[in-house]
Amino acid sequence: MAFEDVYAIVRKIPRGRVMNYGQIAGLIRHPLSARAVGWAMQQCPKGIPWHRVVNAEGGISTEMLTDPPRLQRLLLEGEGIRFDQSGKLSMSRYRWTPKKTRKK
DNA sequence: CCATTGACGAAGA
DNA sequence: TTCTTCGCCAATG
Repeated sequence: MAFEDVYAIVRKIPRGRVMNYGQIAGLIRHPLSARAVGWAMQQCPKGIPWHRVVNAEGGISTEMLTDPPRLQRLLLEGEGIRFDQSGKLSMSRYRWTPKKTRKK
């Protein structure tokens, strides 16, 4: 699996919307490698809206891992996304699905 | 080459 | 509903 495919998808996520790791994995034909997608994001190059990728429960996985802690959440809130008391967002409401430009 | 770990997730207890 | 276990992919020790 090529990380490039992961980045290509993440780049298409519109502002104010999010996607989870497993969903991305499925789009690139690797439905069982959500963890690998996570690794790809860790290597994520500049210019990619990495903050729009959250886990399946709508929670932030990089909570204490980013430079300023909770950076991802701040960025998302900056795009109009709201979090509940448990620090999660509503996936049913913000999850986005790209148009499948099936190329191959 | 084998064991562990990790920005994950579904299933079982 | 909360916690634990297992599977899967890539990277590291």
